Amino acid sequence: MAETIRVRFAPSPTGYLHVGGARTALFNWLFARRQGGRFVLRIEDTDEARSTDEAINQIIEGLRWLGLDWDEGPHFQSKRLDLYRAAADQILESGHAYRCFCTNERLETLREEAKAAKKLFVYDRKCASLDPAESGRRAAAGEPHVLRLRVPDEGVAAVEDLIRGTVKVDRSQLGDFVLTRTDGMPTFNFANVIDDHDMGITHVIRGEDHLPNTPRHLLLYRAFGYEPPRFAHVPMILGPDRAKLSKRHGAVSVLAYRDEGYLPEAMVNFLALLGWSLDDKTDFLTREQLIENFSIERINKAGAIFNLEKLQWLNGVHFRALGEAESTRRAREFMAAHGVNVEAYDHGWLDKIIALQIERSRNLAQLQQNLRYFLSDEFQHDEKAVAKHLRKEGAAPLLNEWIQLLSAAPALDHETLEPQLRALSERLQVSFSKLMQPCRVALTGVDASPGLFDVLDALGKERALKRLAYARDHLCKA
RNA sequence: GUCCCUAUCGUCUAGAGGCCUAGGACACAGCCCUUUCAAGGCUGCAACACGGGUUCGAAUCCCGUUGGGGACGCCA
Repeated sequence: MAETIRVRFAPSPTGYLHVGGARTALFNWLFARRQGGRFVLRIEDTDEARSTDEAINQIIEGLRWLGLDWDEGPHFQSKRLDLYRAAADQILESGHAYRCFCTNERLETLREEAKAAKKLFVYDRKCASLDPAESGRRAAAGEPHVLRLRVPDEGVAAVEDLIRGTVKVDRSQLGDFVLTRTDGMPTFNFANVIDDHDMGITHVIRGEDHLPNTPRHLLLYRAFGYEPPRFAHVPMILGPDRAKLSKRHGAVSVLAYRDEGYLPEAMVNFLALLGWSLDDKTDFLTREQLIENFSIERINKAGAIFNLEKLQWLNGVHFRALGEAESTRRAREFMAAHGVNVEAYDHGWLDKIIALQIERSRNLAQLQQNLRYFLSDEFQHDEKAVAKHLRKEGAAPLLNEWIQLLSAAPALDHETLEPQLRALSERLQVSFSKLMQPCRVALTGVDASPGLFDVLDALGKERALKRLAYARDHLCKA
């Protein structure tokens, strides 16, 4: 019988869920779903000083928003300290680890020396040769110490990475790294390995920044006699300057994209394409298609720059794919959460104007912005548009023609108005476009909008006439 | 600095020795559609980092150089 695939996402709650972490989570999740495996969520909160509840909530909210549901957890490392303590005792007893009483000051000096000598810093093993009995006495007397792994200084450590192949590192440069800190808390390297084993993780899919740690982890697995999982180190997500994506590149929190009104479907699709591809022509993929087709073999090796423009495009594609009913529902939901009293408007009417603007908007925040002149009569007129179409000779008389025509019109729909406007265009010897633009600016304040007949229809006769009169009296050339 | 990873259009990528006069997508430009803007359609622009090998043949394999990234914490 084939083993059950078990993967995990193990963020440390020191900040929000950023897009790099989200992509790592996504790859794990896709792999689990594709393989019929289990996806475990583990919060690595052993750094008490930097971990916050706020961050935990943000991470969970981010995962929920993306629809990356986990099968187990969240497990908290801070609640599993007994396990690490037992493991620490065990590895100390076996002789694979030893207590180190070196002070931070001494280590700092060593580090500086290494830097001056232009060499990689590795701990000099001062405490490695300490007599176990003496070590035990000093510890019992309460002398602060850490636990270090005895790393063989001969030979090479080889990692078989599913994405990168064999990665070899000289053991001599690994150093006797720290397992537990002075305060007894496990380090990342230690807790991570203990937990992955304890939770039966079969595949560790994580960021490339962890690759240099992996030989250390392997050593730990060996010291405990544990079977190591398989590793896959996914490439980094980079900012436009090719450096690891960070705050200074702008929005890196996944929830920031939610708040801008990007669809989780689009975000998932976009993130999947950062370092993975299906073939030579497919860009649009639904969640289901992603699950159906995901494989570690098709993950790239090189880092990928986060390309906002492609996300915006994909967002549009996903919006259209949602269909009118669903996309308007999402838009209503978004606006309700962003200060619009949705209940104050007729639902049918609201859906109609949303439908008018949705394909002209890159995201829901922009959609809301584009809806402003429908939702309220208080809106700014764009100075440029006014200058170009209203504040010029003949604009006021033209608006008067509009006012007359609309006042007399039995309805403001396309069928009714178009023939009349064609006739007007003919009579005034003004091109259709030149006829429309001043009216558009008067009604919307801008020179780009949905079709004018749709705008008129949505606004209704009374509001339209008011706006035309206002424009004629206040915005046209005196 | 040391070690590790990496290298195809501006960007995301296809490409696992001949299918490559290198394909798709975003972006950009032009045209079409058109009441404006989007959307859509068509066209165009644009890349195998460099140098050596291996081979009848290399974007694909090997070596080196250069560029980029990462790690070097009692952070994760």
